[in-house]
Amino acid sequence: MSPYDPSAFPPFGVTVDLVVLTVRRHALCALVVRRGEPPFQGRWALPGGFVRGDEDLAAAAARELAEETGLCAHDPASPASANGAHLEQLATYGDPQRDPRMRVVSVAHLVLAPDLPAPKAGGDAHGARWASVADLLGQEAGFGREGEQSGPLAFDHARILADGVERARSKIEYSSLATAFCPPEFTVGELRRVYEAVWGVALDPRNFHRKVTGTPGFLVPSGGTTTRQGGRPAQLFRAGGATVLNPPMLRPEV
Amino acid sequence: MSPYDPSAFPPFGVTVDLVVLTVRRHALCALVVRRGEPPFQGRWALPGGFVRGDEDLAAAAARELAEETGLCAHDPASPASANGAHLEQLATYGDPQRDPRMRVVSVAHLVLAPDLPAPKAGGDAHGARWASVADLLGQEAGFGREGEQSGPLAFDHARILADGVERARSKIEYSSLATAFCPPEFTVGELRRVYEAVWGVALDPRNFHRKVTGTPGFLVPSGGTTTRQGGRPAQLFRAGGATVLNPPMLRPEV
DNA sequence: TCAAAAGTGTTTCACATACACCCATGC
DNA sequence: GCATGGGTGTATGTGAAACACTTTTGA
Repeated sequence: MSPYDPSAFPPFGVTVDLVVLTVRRHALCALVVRRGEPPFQGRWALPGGFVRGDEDLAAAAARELAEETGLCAHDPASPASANGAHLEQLATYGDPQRDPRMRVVSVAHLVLAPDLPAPKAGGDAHGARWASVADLLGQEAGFGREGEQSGPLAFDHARILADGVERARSKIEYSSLATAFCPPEFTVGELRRVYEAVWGVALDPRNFHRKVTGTPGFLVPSGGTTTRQGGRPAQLFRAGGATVLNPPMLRPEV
Repeated sequence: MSPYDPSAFPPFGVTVDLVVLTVRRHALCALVVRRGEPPFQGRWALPGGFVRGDEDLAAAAARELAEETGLCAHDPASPASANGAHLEQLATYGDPQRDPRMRVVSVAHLVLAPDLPAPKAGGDAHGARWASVADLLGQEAGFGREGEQSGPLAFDHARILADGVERARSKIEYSSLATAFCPPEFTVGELRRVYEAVWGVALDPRNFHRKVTGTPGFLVPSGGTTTRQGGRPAQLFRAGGATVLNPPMLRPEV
């Protein structure tokens, strides 16, 4: 048999799942939707859906993202669009048992977005919310967390989320992707709090400031300043053209 | 419509394609097979084939690898096996037009293997060979290359190969993966020539030696020495347990 | 004796860390 | 004034780059 005999393939469903990350109130959060039907009815899951027959994988991910959040994906391959979030392919999950009903291969994508008002529960989702990644992954042996209890994510979505978080944690080391978590204009302190939330560490504000302002192309001053609640007004910046950071930001030892 | 309604999905074929890299005669080489039938009949392509209905993606990749080369994959997730090459998922390619006959989504995998005798042309392949990556990607405005002319790779395999090469180039910076290109016992010089071939640069032998022998867990001496054609005998090493290199090997500026 | 490759020592410079210190605002 | 966060200066340590130098073999 030829490796590409088109008549001899088993039937596969192909979906995209989205790991949409943002930083809210000093915590790394992911977008989850409530499943309205079995299997895993009532459980939280990553947003996603089937790839259409004439649709590229990245296009399917961008469409699902728009349906869930109204965000326009800012695919590095295609030109930028307004209010663009960063979107990239993450990995593909194809365990034969991952969906109890049929064989489904899911191409997971990673989206990094600035803090958004509230997820609109339109589209397929019966409910959507931002949930703390620490809660979702149970890395926190609950010392009296308020907030909704999540329960484990549906399907293999905990694994997918963990992979997406790890990708985000490592990519902000050597790229300027952390700015994707910020609004168009932001201060050095806001950017530092992004790093602190994603990595879960505290960084020295002085050294961080020198580092990011000294890396050419990372940040460009936008001219304005912000008035803040107590404290000296901070300079506002926009993301510069640089995409790769050399030398990288160093994540402190664990 | 539910995002997981199992009856509403369009038909997809799912394949795995393999970027199998090795270092031969100081050059980074990839395994390619000759296509025996249309489309792209007679052209070179990456080895690959359909995923079976009950098969995990990594298992399908390992099976194709064994069929083409006799190598046993050494999946980090599963226990090691003899003569193990490194295997990891690379990326997934799903452009609706990438296969002219039907909708095929290909989950590409990356394999790093030590220098092997010669590819066995068994399995599906009508012919198989190691080809220089520089030739395959046409990064070399041919100054009288002998050797077989390749022509462009079939499908979008040039893109997949380029992505795999870039992955390998960056991963050997911060991991001990370069040892996957070496036989079980090797010298520091051999390891250095791996880095030089993959990166296409020259490295200082003195600093390289200090760096790799000084990184704990990267190399462990196996006791023996090699006699070489002219030159002082070199100490033999095996790969140590470390998988991540800290601090990383630094790739010289381009 | 010479070529070739292995391995060591030393200098210099870039950069990360730590922390003292000043600046500009609200209360 | 004082708390709060923004921003600068400076010492110290680690490690990469460059390169002189020694070691050990084959021819």
